[in-house]
Amino acid sequence: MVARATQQASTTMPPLAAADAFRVLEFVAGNRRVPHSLFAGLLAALPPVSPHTSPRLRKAVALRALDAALSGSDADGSGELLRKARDVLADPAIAVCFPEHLAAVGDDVAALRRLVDAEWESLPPSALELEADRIAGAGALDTWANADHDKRKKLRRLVGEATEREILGKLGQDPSKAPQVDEAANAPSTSGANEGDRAQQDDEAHLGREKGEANHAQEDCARHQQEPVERTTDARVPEKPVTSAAVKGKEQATSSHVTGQAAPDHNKSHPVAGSKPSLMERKPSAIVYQWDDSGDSDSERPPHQRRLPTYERKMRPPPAIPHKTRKKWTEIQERTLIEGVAKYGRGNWKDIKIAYPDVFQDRSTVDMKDKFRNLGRH
DNA sequence: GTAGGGGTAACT
DNA sequence: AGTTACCCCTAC
Repeated sequence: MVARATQQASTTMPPLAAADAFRVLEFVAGNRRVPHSLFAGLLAALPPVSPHTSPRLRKAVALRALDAALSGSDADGSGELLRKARDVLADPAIAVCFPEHLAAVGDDVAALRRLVDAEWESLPPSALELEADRIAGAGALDTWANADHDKRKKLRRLVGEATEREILGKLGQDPSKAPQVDEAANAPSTSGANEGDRAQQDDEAHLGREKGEANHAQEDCARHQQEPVERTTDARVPEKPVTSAAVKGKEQATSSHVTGQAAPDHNKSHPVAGSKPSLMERKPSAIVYQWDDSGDSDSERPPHQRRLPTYERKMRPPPAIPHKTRKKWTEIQERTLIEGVAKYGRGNWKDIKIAYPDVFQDRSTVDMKDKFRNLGRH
């Protein structure tokens, strides 16, 4: 049992690939509220990535070096800060990020700080955020409209079914593109559906509150990086500066709740341990660490006087996971499936699917295999 | 990628 | 209660 759960955990959470490490680093590096020490720790902990692959990462690293150089006080007028800043800027790898600064700054530390502030504000969005935007934000309609069934299945895993319904609902004029959505929206209310709706409302109300907090906490921090996503998706994307999906206790580390699917006697109607959770939905065991921003905003302070925020540990209740909608096989689909088997042979589900893309657009090869099995049983 | 056993829940 | 669609797991 323990061995099985451990194996599952290891397959569920494989070591970070370099590409993923890069995405994490690139995202975190550009958040000025993440302390340099924390970023340095992350840099050390993750697989090595080249900072030269991303203007955002390169620039964020340079800005962090400048922040560090400018972090002291200039009260004594010794020019110490300026010298340190010039040392940093003397590094060709850093200078190349903002060549105009060398000439523009002169001896004015305050002007340099303003320029650094402006550079932080104008950092481009991270690849992670762009990708989130593509699958659940401003670019979602385009992405989903062009996705086949398998692709949508993967996208569903990422955004969750509630967001999927929302996106497909917006696409919704074409019933062949979003058939489940219409059905889900028009379905008569059963007790189960009411249950799900209520849970979902609770979750969304909760998310609404969280979003308010998040916006407050991040008022002056990379606003342009969040807005395109939140505008269109109601908070299915990262809205916190730092999130840690920490495992709460040793017993849970080896229990089925970690993966949410290993319990042999699991009940799929359960809001937590039911169908496979979306990667963007919060795990039951997730803990959120949020910057404590309860004091006065320090956005007006000069950067070197800004206080590094303290951590506040926050727990969230597990989210509701909506049920999947089912779609009856049409007679055409059944006939085409039989024809496909006659033509390509039983078991060549992939070929059959490719041969009749329109018919099997919303059927996976496993669906087809199961369906044919069911056809043969009756 | 697929087979097949086994399971759940929506639907009839 | 029976059927159907879909899912999970393991083995190959």
